Amino acid sequence: MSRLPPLNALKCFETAARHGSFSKAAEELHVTQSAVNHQIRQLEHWFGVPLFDRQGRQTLPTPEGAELAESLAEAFGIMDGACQRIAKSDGKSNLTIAAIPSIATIWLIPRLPAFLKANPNIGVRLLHAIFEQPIDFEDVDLAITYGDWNQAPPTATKFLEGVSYPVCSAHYLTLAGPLREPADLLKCSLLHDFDRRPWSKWFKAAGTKIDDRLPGLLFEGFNLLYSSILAGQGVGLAPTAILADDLKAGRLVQLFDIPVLEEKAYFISEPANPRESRADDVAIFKAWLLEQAAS
Amino acid sequence: MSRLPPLNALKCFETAARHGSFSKAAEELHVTQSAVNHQIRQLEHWFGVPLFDRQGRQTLPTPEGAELAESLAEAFGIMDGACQRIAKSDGKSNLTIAAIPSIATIWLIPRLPAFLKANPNIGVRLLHAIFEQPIDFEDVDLAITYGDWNQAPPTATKFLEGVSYPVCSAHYLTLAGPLREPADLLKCSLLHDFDRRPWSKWFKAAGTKIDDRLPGLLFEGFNLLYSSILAGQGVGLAPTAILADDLKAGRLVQLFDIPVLEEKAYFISEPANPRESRADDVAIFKAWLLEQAAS
DNA sequence: CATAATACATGAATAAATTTCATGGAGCTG
DNA sequence: CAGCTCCATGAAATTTATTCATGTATTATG
Repeated sequence: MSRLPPLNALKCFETAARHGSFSKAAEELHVTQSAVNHQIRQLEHWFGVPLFDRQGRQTLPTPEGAELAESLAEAFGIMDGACQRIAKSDGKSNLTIAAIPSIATIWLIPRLPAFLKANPNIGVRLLHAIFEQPIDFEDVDLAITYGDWNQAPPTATKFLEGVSYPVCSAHYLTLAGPLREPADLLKCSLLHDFDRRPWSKWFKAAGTKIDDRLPGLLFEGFNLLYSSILAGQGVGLAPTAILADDLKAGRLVQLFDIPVLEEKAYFISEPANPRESRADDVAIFKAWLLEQAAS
Repeated sequence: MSRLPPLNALKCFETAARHGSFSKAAEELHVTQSAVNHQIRQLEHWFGVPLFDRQGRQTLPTPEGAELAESLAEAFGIMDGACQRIAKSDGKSNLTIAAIPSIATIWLIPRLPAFLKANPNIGVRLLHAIFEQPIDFEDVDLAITYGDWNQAPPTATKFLEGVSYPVCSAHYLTLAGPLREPADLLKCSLLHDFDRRPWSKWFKAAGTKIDDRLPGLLFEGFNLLYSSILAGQGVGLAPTAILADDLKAGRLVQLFDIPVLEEKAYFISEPANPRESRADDVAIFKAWLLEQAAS
């Protein structure tokens, strides 16, 4: 096979010819107009033949350019098809998202149908990330975890605040009577996630003296705590960010404006070596996540 | 169109898959094996799928790799065809060589048929370069000129020596009788090219006292001088390098081993901005010229 | 008809990708 | 097992691509 011109220049040219505009091509290729211009110039010089007619505002391919563009479109089409097939042939075609159970159940799953509807070409496979256990990024395109934001890797993207407040169901509040000051909570059923220290911290922050050991149910995992709160079994400490829907709907009520666990956050992690063939989909999903979190 | 992998990596891969060998691909692409390796690695990482099975000495495409390679071969084939057509569509498809008349007639034209036979895909168009007149490189891929080598541009390639010796036809030598020493030449018909100074210089170099003005025929151009020498009309000063065939065949005879015009040379010049679509052909032709000159 | 507005052109500076270099390791083969 | 031939790899060097900061030309527009 004989010598080919620089392939990137050909790609630039094909795009520009398709749009009949360097600027549009630049946009499609996510580069500046200047870059496209340089590439096409290089190509014209390579051939020694002008490929575009520049007549003022109009920029149309010359006959040679048009012919070349046509063939290139075909060639790149074949390439693209083949690459798509390979990228999807490994059975991992879907975006694989690892999320800790809490956010997966409470926040992500309810929102996911909207994403799938808006992006019908992207499939999503959802895995559970076990809390504080390293994620096998071999098979994961993006992970959503919870932890101390100060200790998160610099590549992580903060996503939702982890700051927690006392929360209970609206129904429980009517039963437990008015809760005017923090100390009133000592009369309530306290619900704990894994350990009792957050509640201790909270009472300390609230300036309420407490006994050494706080009473109340201890759950193994936030989802169980959440179910318990929802069921009206008591007051739990929970990140209000992921409960926005419940709070807005009035199912849950936040008690007092005294925060705890301010340093915690939900954040997005990405593999050190992402599969670049998924890069676009990952970027779309990530943008969607952040947008959802912001609204 | 969705995101494509790096195109150069695809080209590398296609070549490697076709050869079933990284080293062979490297050779075809005129790069090192290392470069091919890096590119293919990059591509495998991009897809997240291995494209080659490395089993010791064997390096064969995986099924995915084979499928991809097939499509890529087709795509690159289309590209290549299209680029060839464009490169040749400008009516300047032939290599355009500008040569000064002397070397064109005496040296190049006799050798050209062999080149064309050995390289049937390359057409050659031969132009005359006028002596000491700038060449219009817009339309010339390679020029062969004669001049002072010390003043040649640094990009020029020396090709044949321009050093000249007294030369006459074998027949003339028998007529003019034995020519034992330089002074004997003064009795001969001296033949000049453009001006009489070279002969003056020669006699000076030979240590022979001469009158102010030398007699003899003055030709406008080396080809005329050459014809005259061949016809046995006298002794001329000529670069023996381009007369190698005549000297070997015995038609011409070199007299004395006293050189003149040592600083002159025939050399190859190339355009500052070559048409890269011709680069391969130009390189082949240039290599052939140098090889012919050396033999 | 001046004035934005839009699109391509260009040179220098910067950033990124590719290639080489210099090795290492693994599998044949005589 | 020594010598070949391949592929693998990290760091350095080189080449290529891109941006930035402008410039020029043409087209709309009040």
